[in-house]
Amino acid sequence: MDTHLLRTFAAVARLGSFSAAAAELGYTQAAVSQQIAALESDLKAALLNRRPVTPTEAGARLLEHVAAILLRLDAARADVARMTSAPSASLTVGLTPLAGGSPAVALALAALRRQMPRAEVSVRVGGRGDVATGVARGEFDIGLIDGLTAPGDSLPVLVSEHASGVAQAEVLVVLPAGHPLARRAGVHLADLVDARWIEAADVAPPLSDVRRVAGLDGFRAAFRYDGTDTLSLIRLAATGQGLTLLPGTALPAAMGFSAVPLTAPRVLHRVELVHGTLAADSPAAALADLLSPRG
Amino acid sequence: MDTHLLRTFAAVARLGSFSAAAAELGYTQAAVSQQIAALESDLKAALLNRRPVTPTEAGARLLEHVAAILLRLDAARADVARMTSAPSASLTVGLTPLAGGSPAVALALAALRRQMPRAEVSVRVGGRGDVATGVARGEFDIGLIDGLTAPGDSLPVLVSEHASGVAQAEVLVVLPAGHPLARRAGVHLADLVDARWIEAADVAPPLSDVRRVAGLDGFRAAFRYDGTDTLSLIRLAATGQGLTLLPGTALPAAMGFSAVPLTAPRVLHRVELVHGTLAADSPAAALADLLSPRG
DNA sequence: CCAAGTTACGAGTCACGTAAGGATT
DNA sequence: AATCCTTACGTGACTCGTAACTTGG
Repeated sequence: MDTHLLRTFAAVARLGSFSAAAAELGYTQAAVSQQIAALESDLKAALLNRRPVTPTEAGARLLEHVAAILLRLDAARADVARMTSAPSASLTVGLTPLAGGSPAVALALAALRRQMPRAEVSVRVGGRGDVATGVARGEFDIGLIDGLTAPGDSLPVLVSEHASGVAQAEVLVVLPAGHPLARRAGVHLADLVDARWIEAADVAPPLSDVRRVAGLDGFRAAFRYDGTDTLSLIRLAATGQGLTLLPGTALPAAMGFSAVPLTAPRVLHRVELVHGTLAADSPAAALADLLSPRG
Repeated sequence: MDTHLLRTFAAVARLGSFSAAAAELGYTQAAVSQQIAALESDLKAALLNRRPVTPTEAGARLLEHVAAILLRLDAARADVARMTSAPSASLTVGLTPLAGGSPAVALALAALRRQMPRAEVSVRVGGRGDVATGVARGEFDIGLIDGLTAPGDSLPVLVSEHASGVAQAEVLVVLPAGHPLARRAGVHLADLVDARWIEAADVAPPLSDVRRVAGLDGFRAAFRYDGTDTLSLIRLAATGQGLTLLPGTALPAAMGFSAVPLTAPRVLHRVELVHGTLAADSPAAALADLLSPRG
């Protein structure tokens, strides 16, 4: 299970092709074939189906571990690099859209501006995976990731090393103004298993998370939104393209939609802070402190 | 950053010796020296001080990642093996002592006995690290690990893949019966920074966790208890060897000690369930379901 | 029949072991 | 002087590329 075997395996699985993976990694097809064969013989398990190339059940399981391992390798390299290079006075924050929408985050950024007015702060918004991997790789000093959790649980962040909860908010179902459910004081997630849902994985909680917290299958995507703009998503939901779940903090006052709290199961929208090693006296450390539960 | 370089680095750091690591891994000293040199040149950073051999700052950071990576490699192998081999009807549970003491766990085990009377269940008690790594390596189907957390946070478990909160309990400071603090209705952790503490890392929360949740240094160990027996630890605290923190659920009714709730910071004793892939209809899946927040 | 993965085989590289060379206590 | 790590060097194993082969749509 050498790292480059795992890297190759991940590339093949992602691209669904030995030759494409070979091209991406700068190998020949034959080399890739040999590497996969070596990995399969090491683990004594078929990892990929051929023609078409898809992961087997065992391969799919391995893939999850491999993603975490490769990310952590990047994180290790970035962390060591950070120890050796001079501490930076600038700060780059990675945000998921709804994490940025949280009042706690807005307040902390404002406080940081007051506390360290000379710090050069830049913010990048992206999907959950982008933020998590960006932090791991050291591209961001700090990441803020949102998601759905049971009360008391934390988010399944890819690189869990340094993570702490920053904010929690009630979850609401966004509906067109005239929707029959809009009159209700609260809805049960289980009643919406077979509804039309919008998959907007880079903004709202991905439907896989909804299934996870509900403990139910279903919640199939009838509509897919690939952008990262919250208002666009709300507009889609308001015009009846499908349902989506959003935290109360993300909803503007009036926009021609209704929002009904989710009453069961008890689920919270949660924003979590993730970061690697923080140099003392850096803007990143200051922001982390402002965002910490004690801060 | 090949896996065997990381493995060697971890061994050298753990043993504090190139030669000892070589002996353990079946290499010559020279090979180990070359591997460390290769790793250091790859990362362009000194990772180990020589004579005596100790990790540098960068090495220490790397070491944390390496531990996680190597563990995850084991976990990946175990997970794949589980997919290929036939599902087992037996169940092995790894427990930290205080996790086993939680009523929720006792009830779930009893319920499992009723639900699947024929299942062969075995339980092993060990320290947090042993349980976490045992689960990752597939030695345990399920692990139950306890620790100290802020409300809403989850435990920093090494392999976070599948983890969920199972039980929470108030934290108390255990004191000899006549202790001055024993009359108080509650104590602040900050007032106990300079007290005599017992380090009993395999039973009670390790003092490093206490420092973490308190956000303070101090809490130095005046006494070290290496066993895994809760009653022995309580006896030590009751006879004034030092302080320890225990969840209310672990304390017997009367044993010549006092216990005062911790009122600040708000901290909970938390039991967390960790597991790899669970085969459907296995005793492990049944127990996980019984222990899940919904179960 | 073509695209795509596998197998065979040779070549270059790389990592290990042996052995000699420092350095530190 | 002894212990322990480093460096030098030769050899063997391993992995990659080329090329021929096979299989599936």
